[in-house]
Amino acid sequence: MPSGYPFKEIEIKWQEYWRKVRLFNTPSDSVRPKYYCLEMFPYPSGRIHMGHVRNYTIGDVVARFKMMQGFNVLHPMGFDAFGQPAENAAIKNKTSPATWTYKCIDWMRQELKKMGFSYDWEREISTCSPDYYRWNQWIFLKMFERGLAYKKSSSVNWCPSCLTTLANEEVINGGCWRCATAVEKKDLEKWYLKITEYQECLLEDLKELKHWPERVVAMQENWLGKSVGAEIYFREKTTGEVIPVFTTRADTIFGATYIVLAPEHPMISKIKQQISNIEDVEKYIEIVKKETRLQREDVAKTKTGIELKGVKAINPVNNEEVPIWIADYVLMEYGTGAIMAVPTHDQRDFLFAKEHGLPMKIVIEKPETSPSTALGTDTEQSRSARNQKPEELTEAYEAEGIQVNSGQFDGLPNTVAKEKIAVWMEEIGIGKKEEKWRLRDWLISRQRYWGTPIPVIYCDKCGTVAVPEVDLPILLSENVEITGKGGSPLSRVKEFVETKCPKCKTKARRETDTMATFFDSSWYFLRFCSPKNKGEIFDKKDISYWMPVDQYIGGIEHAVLHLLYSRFFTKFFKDLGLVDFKEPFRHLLTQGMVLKDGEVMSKSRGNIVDPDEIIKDYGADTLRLAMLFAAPPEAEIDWNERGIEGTWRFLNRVWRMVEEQQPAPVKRSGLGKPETRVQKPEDSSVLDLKRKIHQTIKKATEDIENSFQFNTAIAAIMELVNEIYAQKPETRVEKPEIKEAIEAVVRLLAPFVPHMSEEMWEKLGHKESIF
RNA sequence: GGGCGAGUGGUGGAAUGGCAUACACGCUGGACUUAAAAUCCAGUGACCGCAAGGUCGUAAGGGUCCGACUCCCUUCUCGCCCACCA
Repeated sequence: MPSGYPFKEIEIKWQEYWRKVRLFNTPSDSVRPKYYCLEMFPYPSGRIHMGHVRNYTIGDVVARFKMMQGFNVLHPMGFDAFGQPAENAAIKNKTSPATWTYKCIDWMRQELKKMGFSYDWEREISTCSPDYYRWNQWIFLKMFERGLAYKKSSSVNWCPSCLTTLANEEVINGGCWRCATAVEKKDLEKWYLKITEYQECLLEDLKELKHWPERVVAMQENWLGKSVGAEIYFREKTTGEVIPVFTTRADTIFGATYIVLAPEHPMISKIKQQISNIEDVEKYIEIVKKETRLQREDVAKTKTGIELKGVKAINPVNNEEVPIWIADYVLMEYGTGAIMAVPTHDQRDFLFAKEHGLPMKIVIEKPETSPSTALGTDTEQSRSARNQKPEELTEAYEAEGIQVNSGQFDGLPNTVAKEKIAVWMEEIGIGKKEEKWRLRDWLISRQRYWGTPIPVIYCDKCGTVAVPEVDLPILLSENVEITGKGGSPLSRVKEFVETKCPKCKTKARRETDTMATFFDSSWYFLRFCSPKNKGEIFDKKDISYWMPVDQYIGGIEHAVLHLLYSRFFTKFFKDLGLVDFKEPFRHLLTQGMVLKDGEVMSKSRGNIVDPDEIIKDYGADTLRLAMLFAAPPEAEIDWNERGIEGTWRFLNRVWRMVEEQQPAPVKRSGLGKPETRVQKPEDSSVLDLKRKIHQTIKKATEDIENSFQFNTAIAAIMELVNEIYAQKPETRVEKPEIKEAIEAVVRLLAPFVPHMSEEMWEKLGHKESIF
């Protein structure tokens, strides 16, 4: 351990002081302007890691900085405490998820306190507490009342390792977000939240999020996936069954030479009798079913498929008969699960048609681009030069052009025809303008124990019945055997399952699935505003004072999941009249990851840097400052111990500089006589120093406030310290400008290294907290 | 395939049209010390030069401008997100 300033005593002293004077306990009724600074709350794993240190240090600097500027700052902390790791730990350690979780919360709270973060611990919440999750159940009931929570049977994502269903957002590259196991498909009847009801405003309101990172907005846009086009009704020739297809290229409809259905398409069983090669078709469907999601969605592989022989589809715009195929590259989940194929103007269709020898027809021609014909003359030669035969094509022509072979639309630019054809089809009833979204409703049922019970009862007579509000909370049973096998653990708890129907009072069963934990975190930022409210989910007064969150800080991994769900909940609350704003988070900062040797820190890699060790050897202040000095907050940091040493050296340099100063009598700012200083003849180095003080204050303030450039703010403070040291040693104590400079350094450093700054502030003769 | 971002010394990184490389790390030399640690001082983009000084230099190429790391065009490389999305 290096020798230097006594950080240990100092950190304990000031943490104790802050607690005693309740410096960070924030009243809601202040007349000062408010500032709500929030960092994404952690899952209580027990120990904090470097990612937490970074996230929470950034937040703490912002919170303390705003505090020093005079804002009434809400800076709360809590625990996202439900979730599967607790169940796994319970099995492993032969304890209960609750016991394990609460122990972890205690450890974690201790660790966070050791970092000196300015949290209002009186507002702490844990999502696994009945005081919290009863409001999950309440929200669910409100959604159920409005048809926004509903049960349906559908093909769902299933993680065979976690033994539970997953939301689409929780499937990352075809694997489970927790364990990366390849996700399977299962047909199950489960609970959904109708997030699609809000898709339009979830997209529209992204425009208002001017202070969100562009890439997060882009990721949400991608995820919502709005796509404008047309639905076109093909018909099967003999049965007359209508097969709607979705396309964004209605302009190419005259070039549709076959259609392709997803192998799961319900039409297949409807026209089964007419399919002459049904055995082969069924064999093919079986093969596709066995493919994992990842295999099926591999873009690089050759597209497989099989023609449905004996049936034909009629293209409604020209009544041409075209073959019907099924292929694994057409997905049932998107659009109508059926496409029209235009090989000449879609590269995928082109490759598929080449592979299987399917016909092609050109319906869009390259526009004339040579300067002479741009004026209006289009020669025979240039036309024929452009006029390729389909069989000569080496790839699909996907760019803009002029309609050909398209009946009354010939000669129109395709961009115009796209709209006209859609309108025309709608008029004569063979299609309509349509938009499709990628977003699916949110599957929230989890076949796990450690989560919020879904407040629903199944009665043989009355069907699915919502638990009445007065019966909330539906408590999680405590005596549950967690085995990790055999479906929802609650289903094996007789006293939980068996109940009475709230309507007819006869024997009924409770729903035994629990809610996805992302439900819990979709509104916790609202609960922080009135964390102790027993009678209501939150106090409207508190909400209207504190919300929206002024600054939200967290990892990019939540760009879609948590941030999208939170926006959805906020919009739902607005519709309920509980809040009067559309978006919950005004500014968003997504901090970069903390790596070690270019890799994510993990147990299996054995490259974990333990913040505790650094706190023990150098103190929390050094760790905090080193983390922020290493890089701007959005960038990745490859953690290097050397950064710690340099920061430690710097802080000791500052410490010695303060120790040199004799404690001066307390002078209140504003009561001094600045003019006496000005009148004194001054040497140029003093003038330079005064200039430097104010340049530094300006630079550091702007860097923190405008762009979160903590690294350059710190660099500016370092420069000022260097400047002070450049003064002659014998004059350092006498000159009032030196004291002024040192006080500026201490105050500027305070948000970064709060313990040490408080101590130095005291040494400089101040009786009150620097904050 | 679509979208977002990045590319600057040995290293982390500064500079958003005006002295390229702030600040820090590392390294080299020096002071202090019996010695080490700590601390302090000096130097540190490359090349030429004893020096003064000069030449080159921000992924590559081109352009705009009195002036470009910064703006525009072309290309390359890397990272992230979405993706047989019809």
